[in-house]
Amino acid sequence: MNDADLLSGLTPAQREAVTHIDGPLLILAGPGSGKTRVVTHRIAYLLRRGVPGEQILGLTFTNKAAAEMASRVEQLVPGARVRLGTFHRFAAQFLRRHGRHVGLQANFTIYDKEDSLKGLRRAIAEAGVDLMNYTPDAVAAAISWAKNAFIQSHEYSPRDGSPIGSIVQKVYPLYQRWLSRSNAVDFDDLLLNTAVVLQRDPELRRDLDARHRYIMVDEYQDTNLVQYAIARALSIDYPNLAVTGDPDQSIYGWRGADLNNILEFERDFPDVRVVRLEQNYRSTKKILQAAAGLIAHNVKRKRKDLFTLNDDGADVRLVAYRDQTEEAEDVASQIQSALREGRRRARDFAVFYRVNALSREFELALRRRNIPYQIVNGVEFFQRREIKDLVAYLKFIQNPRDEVAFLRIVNTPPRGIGNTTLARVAEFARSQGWDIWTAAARAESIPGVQSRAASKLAEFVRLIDNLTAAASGPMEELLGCVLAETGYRELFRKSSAEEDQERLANVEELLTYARQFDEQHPEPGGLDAFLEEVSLVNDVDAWEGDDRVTLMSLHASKGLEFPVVFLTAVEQGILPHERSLKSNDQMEEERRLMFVGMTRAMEELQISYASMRDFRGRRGLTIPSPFLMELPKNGLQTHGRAAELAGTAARPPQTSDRREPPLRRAGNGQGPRLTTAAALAGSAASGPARTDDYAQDMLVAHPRHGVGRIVALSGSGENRKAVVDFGGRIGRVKFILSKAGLKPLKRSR
DNA sequence: TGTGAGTTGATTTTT
DNA sequence: TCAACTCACA
Repeated sequence: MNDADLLSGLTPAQREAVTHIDGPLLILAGPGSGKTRVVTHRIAYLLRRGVPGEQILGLTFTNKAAAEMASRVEQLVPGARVRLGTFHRFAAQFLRRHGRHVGLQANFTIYDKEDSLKGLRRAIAEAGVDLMNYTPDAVAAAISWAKNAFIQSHEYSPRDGSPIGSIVQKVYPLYQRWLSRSNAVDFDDLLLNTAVVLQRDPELRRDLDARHRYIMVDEYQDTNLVQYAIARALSIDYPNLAVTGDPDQSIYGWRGADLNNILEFERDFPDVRVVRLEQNYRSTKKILQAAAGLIAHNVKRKRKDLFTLNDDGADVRLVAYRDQTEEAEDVASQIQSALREGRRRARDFAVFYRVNALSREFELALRRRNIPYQIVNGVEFFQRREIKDLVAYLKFIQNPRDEVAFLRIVNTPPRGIGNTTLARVAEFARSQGWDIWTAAARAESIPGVQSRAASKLAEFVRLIDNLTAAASGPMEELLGCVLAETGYRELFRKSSAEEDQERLANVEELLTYARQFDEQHPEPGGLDAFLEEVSLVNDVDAWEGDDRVTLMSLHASKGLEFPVVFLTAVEQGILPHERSLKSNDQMEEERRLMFVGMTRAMEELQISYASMRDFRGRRGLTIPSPFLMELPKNGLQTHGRAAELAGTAARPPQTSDRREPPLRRAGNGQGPRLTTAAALAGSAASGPARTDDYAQDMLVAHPRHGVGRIVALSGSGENRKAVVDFGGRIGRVKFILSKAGLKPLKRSR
């Protein structure tokens, strides 16, 4: 392919983005504007211009996006050695090499939410704190927020009077110590540790910056502070940072995504080139208008004028159903008619809902009609118990300090090692400062451990040693050994329970997965790579291209498109979610979520709600989502009681005969959010920071030097100055705050 | 130590 | 509603 081919068929705006080579680039890409095409063509263009593939690093948010990008680059430039992956994967690989700076051995384990919660529970117990009415989950969320805000355990300090803050202050360090004992990290640590290493080791940072001269960040609106710091650290000497994103599609604020990263990109990089992709190639005019009309109600955004040259298309349908059964039945029967008449294929349809728990009714309705469907991200494959058990064996073989894996497998299947024994071993381990495996291997000398239990433990130790011997072989073989030697397979074989048969089928699927992995990784020593894959992938990429109806959450729908979309359960408390009702920012995020869902539709869009819904085992009347009133009346076709809504824009939906479903735990409002919202600075989206926005110890970002910490402040007003420590070679630099363009990253307290 | 019943309690989105 | 956790009993 030559230059002309690469650029042909691109609009002037797209071409401008594709041919941009050096310097920062911000691509504001509306939905369906050909963003992926632009990004992949730009990569091809860079390669064409002689940029070595190894110098190009593309960071995405999801595996799906990375894979999509990789395959399209491969089509354009076969064999190109461009590095494309998720932030988390990049971080994991980075830490395998450089984790010792933060006390990690190369074989560290990545804990998922369930795993890390076990450690957190332990830390809570160890700290002996009273959780009051908070759940461990809430504590986990608060710690996660802190990590996303670049606050390490020794830096954390609670806001005055924040009850959960003081819990976190005690628990967070213990939790980190526990992780460290297990030679493990959680998801947030992957990113945080990477950012910390890059900050601590300027030479390494420089080296990486030089190695990755062209950085691209996809879905930039979803990056959090730590991801920002990483991207930033790699773009100082070679500021060829190209980011793509759309503030209107930011739906991960709850995970610490900081919309300001994109809203203020132009301030961070004053000489940035900004390209707006506003032409939509996906949807009909009516769909796009409806979506644009909705999102116009958001305040925090960069205005874009979306347009399309596509047909008007059919009206967007707004339908009110009696209850969720009628909703699901009608959706399914519409699909059925279209299939029968040969107008559509099953794969043309998608059903979206805000929460996964709502999928069931649609499953039933589709199943009744024998319509094939696929649920994306339902019960995640790698979260199933039997899969986690087997993977735990592998994890433990790889990292014998992994406490979660140890406790999971030591008595699975049952081999006579009970809680009492384990408690004694664990206690002894703690008193000696050993990890639990070391203690288990010396069980016979631990006081209080029965000799019978000790010999069982010795047997277990032998078992693991045997398995370790197979660790360098292919993964399928290793898993086969685990199944055979642990007696795990027998466990299912013996049983005729349907549940166990299903488990066995899942195990077989894992073996298939392993075989495919082996084919792609013929070189020995695949265990590390295999586990990394398993830890960072949430689902087996399923049946791409199968002719099925797709059911999925709104979040999962981002980046996809379907000819026909059903957007369901658009009700107060569901979309917007009840937990988001209290804050404007969260309401705007819910609105963006709906916007994302609507803009997935190419030709037909139906939005629906039910007047009555069974949810969480309870039946209740519902209130239509306020978002429905914000849809422009023009091009909207209403059905049933939905007619009442049309054209009543801005009138609150409540009428006296409807009652709001009771809010759960209404008194628990001051959760982690308050604490951390205060910890994050710069919530004002507009205007530069004022000089008294800066504080001692605050992290700040400088356009050239990257991220540093304020060590001293002096002067006042226009003349207020700050000494910032960037670490390493740059060291301390003094700035006049009103002139320096330092971006506050967080408050220290 | 292992199992099963009973109870509790918690329900968003994902790497 | 449903899964996870506790506790009592074999």
